[in-house]
Order: sequence, then structure tokens, then C-alpha cells
Amino acid sequence: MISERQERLLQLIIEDYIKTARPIGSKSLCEILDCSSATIRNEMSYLEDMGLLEKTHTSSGRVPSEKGYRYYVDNIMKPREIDSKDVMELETIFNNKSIVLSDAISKSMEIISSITNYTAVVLGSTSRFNKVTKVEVVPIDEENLIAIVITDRGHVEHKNVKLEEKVSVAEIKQTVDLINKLIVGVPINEVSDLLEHEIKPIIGQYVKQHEVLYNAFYSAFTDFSDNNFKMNGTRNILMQPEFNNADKIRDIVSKFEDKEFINSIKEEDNGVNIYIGSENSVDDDLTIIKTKYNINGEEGTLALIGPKRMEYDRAITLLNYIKQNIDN
Amino acid sequence: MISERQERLLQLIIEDYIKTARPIGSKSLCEILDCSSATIRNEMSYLEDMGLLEKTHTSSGRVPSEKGYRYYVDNIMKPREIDSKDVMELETIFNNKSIVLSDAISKSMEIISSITNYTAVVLGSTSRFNKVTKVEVVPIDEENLIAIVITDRGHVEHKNVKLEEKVSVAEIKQTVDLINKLIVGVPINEVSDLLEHEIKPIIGQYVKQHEVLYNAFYSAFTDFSDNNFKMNGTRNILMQPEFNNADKIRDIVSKFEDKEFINSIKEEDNGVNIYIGSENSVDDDLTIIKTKYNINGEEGTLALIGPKRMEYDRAITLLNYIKQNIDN
DNA sequence: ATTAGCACTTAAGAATTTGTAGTGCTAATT
DNA sequence: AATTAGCACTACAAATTCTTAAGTGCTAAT
Repeated sequence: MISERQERLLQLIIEDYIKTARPIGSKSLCEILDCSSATIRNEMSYLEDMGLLEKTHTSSGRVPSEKGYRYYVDNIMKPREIDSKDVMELETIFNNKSIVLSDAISKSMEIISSITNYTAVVLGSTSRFNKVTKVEVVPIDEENLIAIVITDRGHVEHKNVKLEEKVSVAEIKQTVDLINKLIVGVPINEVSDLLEHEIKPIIGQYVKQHEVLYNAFYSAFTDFSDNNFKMNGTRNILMQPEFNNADKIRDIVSKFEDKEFINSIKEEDNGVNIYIGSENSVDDDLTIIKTKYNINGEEGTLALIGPKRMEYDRAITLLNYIKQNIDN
Repeated sequence: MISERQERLLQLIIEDYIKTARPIGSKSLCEILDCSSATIRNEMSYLEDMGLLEKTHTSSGRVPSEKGYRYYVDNIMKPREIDSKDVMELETIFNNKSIVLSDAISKSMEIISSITNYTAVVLGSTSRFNKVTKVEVVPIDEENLIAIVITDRGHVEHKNVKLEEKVSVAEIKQTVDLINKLIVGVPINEVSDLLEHEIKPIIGQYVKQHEVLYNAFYSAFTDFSDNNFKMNGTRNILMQPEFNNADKIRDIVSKFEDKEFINSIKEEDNGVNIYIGSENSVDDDLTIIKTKYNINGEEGTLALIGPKRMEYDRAITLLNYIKQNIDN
């Protein structure tokens, strides 16, 4: 068990370390805890035995361990009130009635990145439950056409398609009409099945060059994974003093280059999830806090990436604020 | 003036330095140039006086100066035949008839980045001369709609629009029909003018809530600058030994974060342009080679970013190869 | 339970040493 | 006149040592 004083000590060490990024020595806390450095050393030693603190070398001050941060987040930290300075800019975004939600989200994450100096990620993806509202095809010339799919939640997907052979405009129109008749209202995760099993045979009956056209549309409809991915303030995280090392920075930049990296983290629950160091699969030296939103079938992921000594309370509060605003 | 032997020496030094990234000493070239190191030192000293070589310190070997690279590119280097290994993968992409040009470009730049270990950039933008083929509006609910604009060259732009007040479906349809009637065939750079001076007054006559609708469409049509920007292999450039320094890497990453950075370089001519070090406005330690394509009104920029000791001949040849393939 | 006191540890920085890869210059050689 | 051998010199780079400062743990006294 951990005494009240020990918990208070842990809090002081973590919060100091978050600010300064330097190991904390026993002497520096004497006044605050109103006892001698020896006493503090004893307590520190106990916290180290519990795995909550670490030393960088035998005679160094203490640094929070991953477990220490976890303890702090779970037991000590209180979700702080959102800062009035912070909220100002964000509020104007969400109050602006003429701004579309997805833009509001991007914009607000930009702001969060810049005020926290962490890296913000928005990964918007269309829910599988979006239903097709309309399929539109615009011929460009005899070989090229554009297929556009619109869902009931306002998601638009378009794809340039190159036909391997020339196909008459009439046939294209016929095909599209057929598809439209059969496909509207179908959730997009069922589209490819439907295409293959129901629509394909029918096209075959009516359309001469059905193979060519079918292939073209099939590829247009199945490639729905064109996620919109936005990252703000990559540089911010690199500026943190713990990453003052060329190889470490290269490593992080490399990881960020794969746009799927954020998906490698499995969600725990529906709230704001915190992955400290090795709890995330991206990098042991990073903390990633992450949440999902799902508003009318448009779903997405928000994440904030910082060093392990992140200002947890502030970051969580901010991310929560955005989530609240999206959900309302 | 520079003698033949001096030019040969310069070439040897540059090509060696491109490979090794280490200063070249006089002794190492004795055998190749068939003379003593003292002679080479004399020649080197002359090349240094000409500003083509530099030393990192008084007793170091020589390193090419920016002027040296420039001389090399302008006078010594011969555009080398494209490597058969390099061309293989690229060829299959451009020979694949069912792949759309813009995808072929992205894909091939990806490959170039990975085989050269430089960073590749594709910045596609729609030419101002694309003409509007169709305007489509899909209502999502009473407050939201999607405006889609398609051009004759296959460019699709869509925008979610939030109406400040509820507008009847009939009115929306009326407005769209009006716009469609007047706007099809107009180059997109003239659209906003047309909207303002010709269409606005007409909408005013027929449509009750013309203000709301007009504002919505105006913002949808003017925001055409949604360039598609792709960068491959950011990490590659950071791995170069000359950037083995945390601050330098941070600096470069920061510069790359602004998607407009590549536009800050002014094109010289229509071919493949080379900007060595301070010749580009991005970073004194980088060389950027850059070219434009314009095929049927779809135009864009390709760039390859490497260290100053870039394999100029190879990089130029590769970029040229892509350009050729796009143009045909 | 707390604390004063002291021996001990380690990293980090400064100063010193040593080695090495190179230079420039001069005088001799071709 | 161009080339080269020879040598004194330079500056970094890597290894070594020295010094300091900030911390610890432990013991014995309070």
C-alpha cells in the first residue's frame, strides 16, 4: 500500500518532471513536504521498490516509471477544469454554425496541437453503415470515366476509372441506371457482395460489354478505404528534450510516415484512452491518448501524441472537450 | 579557366564524395590520375581558388562547394542512360493501361523515392483551364448538402455545405438547375466571377432564400485549391549522414510540414530544374530537382529532394523518364 | 519515525594526450 | 616549366584523465 504522503510525493515528482524533464532529487522537495531530505529519500526508495519511480543511474534523482505515470493517471490526477484561455478559440469554432463538422474537428485539433505542443491526429473514416444515396458516372472520354458514390451521411467518394476497351455511352448509362436502381439504400459494407452476386448477373443480361464495365465499377466501389488522415504539429513532439537525438527523431518520423500507425493501437473503451509508453504499439517513449467519435455514421479517431511526461490532465480535458462538442 | 585534368579531378572528387560523404585527400587519387599527391594538391588548391572546392578545416581533404556542384551539373555530368534495373518497375506502371494517370504518377514517384533514397513529392493541382462539366447537389438533410463539381478533365471537387437556415428542397433544386445551365463549359478560374456577376442576380429573381444559397455555393466553388499533395520517403533524406544531427533533422521536418514549401521554389524553365543548396529557398543543405507536367489541363509538380551530394545524373534521368511518360 | 552526517557513486564536463589524415611550401628533379 | 619528394605544420578525433556537482544509501543519534 501507499501512504498519503507517498502519494503526494509521487504526484510532486511526476508534476515536476512533466515540467522540467529532469530527475528530481530529495532535497528539492523538503520545504513542500516539510521534512528532511533523508525522510524523502526513504519514501522515494519505497516508491522505487513499488516500481513507481526509477533512477537513471545509482546516484541520480528519481524519474517516474511507466507504472508511475499509470498510477498517477489512474489514482492521483483529477480531470482538470478546461482552461479558459484554451477554450476560447475552440469555442468559436464549434459555435460557428456554418462550419461543417469535419472541418470543425480538423480545425480544433490543429489548435490543440499548437497550444499543447503535442502532435494531433485526425483519422476520419466512413462508417460501414453509411448507405449509398446515389451513384453518379460522368464520362470524360471514350476510355475514361469518373464514378462518384455519395452516402446518406454526406460522404463522397470518387474514382477515375480507365476502361480497357471502348464502351458506348449508352451502355454505360444503362449500367449505371441498373446499379442505381439496385444499390441505393444499401450500406456500403454490403455493396461489394451485392455487386458480385446480384448485380453482376443482371448486367450480364442487358449489357454487351458487361465484363469491362463490371470490373471498372467493382474496383471503384471496393476501394472505399480512402481515409482522410490529418496530422498536425509533427514537429512539436520532436522538439521535446527527451528526443534530443538524431536516431530517435528519425525513428519517430519513420513511424509517423505510415498513415496506419495510429490504427495499430486497439481501443479499450469508448472514452478517452491513454496509452503510456509500451502500452501503445507505436513507440515506448511516447504517450498516445486517443478517442473515437461517431456522429451520424461518420466516425473517426482523434489522437494526441506527446512524450510520456505529458500534461495528462490538460491533454485529456482538451480531447474530452472536443469529443463532447462532436457528440452534441 | 580550368584545364582538362582539373575538370577530371573535380569530377572524381565530386563523384567520390557523392558516394562516401567524406572529404577527399590528395593521396587517394594518385593512381587514377597517374601523378603524385603533390601535383594533385596543387591542382586542388587551384580548384579551391576557383571556388569549386572547399575544406572543412585547414588540414582536411576537399569537399565540393555549391559552385562545384553547379559546375559539375552544368559542364561535366552527362545525362546517363536510365538504368535497366531502375526502369523495370516503372515501365510496368506506365504500360498498365487500366491505371489512371494520376495514380501512375503517384506510384512511380513512390518507386523513385524508394530506389534512390531521396524524398519524392507530387503536387497535383487542377489547371485553371479545366472546364466545369457538371454541378451536382445532394441534400443530406434540411441543413446540410453536398456540392460536387466535375470538370471535363476528370477532376472532382466536393464540399459539404451547411446552410445557415433551412431551405426547401425545391429551392435548392431550382438553384442548382440555374447554376448548371449557366456554368457548364466555363473554365474554373472564371467561375467565381460568373457566379458573382451573372448568376447571383438571376438567382435573386427566382429563389426566395437566395442569399443563403448563394453564400453556400460561392464558398463551395471558390475553394478549388484543394491540391493533392503526396510526399514519399521523408525518412530517406533524414537518414543521410550529413543530417546526423537532431536540430538539423527537426529543421527539415518542420519545413516539410508546410505543404506549400515546394511552391516556394520558382521554376526556371519547363524541363527538369535543379536547385542546389542556397539556390532553393527551402534549405541550404538540400538539393531539389523539380519539374512540371501538364497533360490535358491536369497539371502538377514532381520533385525529388536529396542532399547536395545527390546522384545528379541518376535523379535527373529518372525524373525525366517520368516526365516523358506523362507527356506521351 | 525522523534526521544529521558521512562515505560513496556516477554522469557530465573540462583538460590533456595521442594518433592520424591531411595540408602547404621549398628545393630538387625531370 | 611542370612535377615531385620531403618535411614542418595543422586540426580534428578519439581516448584518457581530472574535477565537480548532484545525488544516493546507510548508520547512529534524536
